Amino acid sequence: MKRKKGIPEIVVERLPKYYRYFKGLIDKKEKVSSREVAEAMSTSASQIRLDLSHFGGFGLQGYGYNVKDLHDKIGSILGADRHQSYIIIGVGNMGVALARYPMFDEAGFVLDGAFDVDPKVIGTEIGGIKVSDVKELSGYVKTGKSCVAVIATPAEAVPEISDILQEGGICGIINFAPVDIYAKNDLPVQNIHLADKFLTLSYWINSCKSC
Amino acid sequence: MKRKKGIPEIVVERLPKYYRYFKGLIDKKEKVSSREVAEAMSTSASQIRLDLSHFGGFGLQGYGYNVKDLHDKIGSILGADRHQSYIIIGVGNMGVALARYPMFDEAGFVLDGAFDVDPKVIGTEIGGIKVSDVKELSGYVKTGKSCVAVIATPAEAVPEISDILQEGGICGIINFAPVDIYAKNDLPVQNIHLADKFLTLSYWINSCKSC
DNA sequence: TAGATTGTTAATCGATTAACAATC
DNA sequence: TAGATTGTTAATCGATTAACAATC
Repeated sequence: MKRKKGIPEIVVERLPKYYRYFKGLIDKKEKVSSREVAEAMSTSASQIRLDLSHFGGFGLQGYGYNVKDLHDKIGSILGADRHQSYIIIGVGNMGVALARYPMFDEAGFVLDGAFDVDPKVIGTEIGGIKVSDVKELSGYVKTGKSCVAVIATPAEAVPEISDILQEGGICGIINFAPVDIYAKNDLPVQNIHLADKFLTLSYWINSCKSC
Repeated sequence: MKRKKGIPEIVVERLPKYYRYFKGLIDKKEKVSSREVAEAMSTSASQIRLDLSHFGGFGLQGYGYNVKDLHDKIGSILGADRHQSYIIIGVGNMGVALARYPMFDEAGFVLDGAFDVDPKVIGTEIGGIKVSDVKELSGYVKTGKSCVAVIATPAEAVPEISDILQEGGICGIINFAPVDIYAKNDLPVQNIHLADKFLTLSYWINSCKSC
């Protein structure tokens, strides 16, 4: 998932964290220095300044950064200030939770469709959206109404779903199934493997007495 | 979250991915070479070999790696082969989905408690576990019955919950609330911010025509 | 044995940190 | 003006890749 000017992927991945931090600061402070930001996020002031400088000069020498201004600018860079329509494929426990997760609204994501294979689920409503048969997925995607697809199906379903989405011309995929999707044509994909996080934690915990 | 010998954190974070890959391969192949693994995961054979060599010589020159053997060894390193008791704090949409997420079972995590503030939720059952009042959390944690706590509360509740957990002597925290927890005393913490992943994707999507 | 493939060391690449001139 | 703090370049650090001797 590399592209766009010379901005390192790792810097882009830190932007949402900055965005969250500045959002929480808007009502509390007018300005912040890179040193203050660094302290709050356990990192270095150099990193804050270098990261932000990739997108232009947001600060002012001798003053720091204006909180509201920076929040808005990062939001705009991330595209949090515009609406993006998305669909959910797989309306199980995780799919339902994701459909109702309020944070996605705040990021500008609006649910427009939901798909499942289970006849018992098809036709029910989730987040104000009626669940469709996954057979209709291909047709829907080709209409271009939604730009992001969230996959919350079992692992087995992923290859087929992934093909349908890519052929249909989706603009981005967030995959919660425990299989990695390596997309063609530089299509942006976020593979989120929750069980992996548990296992990593399990490794670090090995030395804990009470476990 | 740095500790344990000289193994880089970034290497540990890749282990669960290897573990997943080898698990899927057990029934299909007896051996693999680092080159094959690298191809399947879009990385380099050097990285596979160097990563694995941190934990000892798992391979055999001229042969490669035995799939079953490697799977078991990585599982053991990660602690996936033993049971770890965990609790969930915050039984909302996300908490419920996590309690039912089958992948956690596979990683050896067993739910032993659930806590919430909402009187309507307290007393109900989730994953075979009765939801307790969060007031009882402190007392429960101090019994040492569970080693991991999963936080799925709103952001506001996090500082207090986090303090209770750390004082009570929990061994690890997985935090799904949209605030970072920086724990004291090297306590392992996984901060998982789903909305951040959406925002990062949103950035990469900016150039997509149909959005 | 000859071919294959590991484990490991050295070379390269990229990311983080330190330093400081520019300037508000 | 003097003090503060940015933006940026240079120095350091760490991670990835390449190369190859060891050996199955």
